[in-house]
Amino acid sequence: MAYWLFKSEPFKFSWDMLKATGEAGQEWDGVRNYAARNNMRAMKIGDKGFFYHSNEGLAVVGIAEVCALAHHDSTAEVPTWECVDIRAICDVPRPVTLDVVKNTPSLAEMALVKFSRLSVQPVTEAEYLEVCKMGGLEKPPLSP
DNA sequence: GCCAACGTTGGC
DNA sequence: GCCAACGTTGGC
Repeated sequence: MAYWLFKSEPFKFSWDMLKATGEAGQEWDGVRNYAARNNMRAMKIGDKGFFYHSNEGLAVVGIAEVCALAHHDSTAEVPTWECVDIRAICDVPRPVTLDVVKNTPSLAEMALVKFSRLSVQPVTEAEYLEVCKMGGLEKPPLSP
């Protein structure tokens, strides 16, 4: 049981764009960072993750799930880079902003705050549940 | 294997 | 648009 956070600049690939891909989801390609790749390698089918808008928005706006295990990143010319596929599960009714995360003691240790440049991050179950609660999700979708 | 230089990310 | 943080590269 694991939870994650996927960061994206909305003007490059937004939450709405992920939703538009529907059930099939989207290859989370373009990641060229070993820590982020290793996080994706550790993901299992059905793992849930936050979709976070960086640069503009600065908030957790949705919940996605892993729908394909790590495989070769089709945009990479070398076999080094792998990625998972994710698909949208539901909106976060009240997006949880970075500012709020920073000012919530129970969330102050989140990777989002401590390792702000990591594009694919682990999230603890406690953090996941707390962010869902603050975001107005009555029944957060859980990882298997 | 160290470390300086450099490039990129991302918040402000 | 600036700048701090940090990952990567490359010379030694």
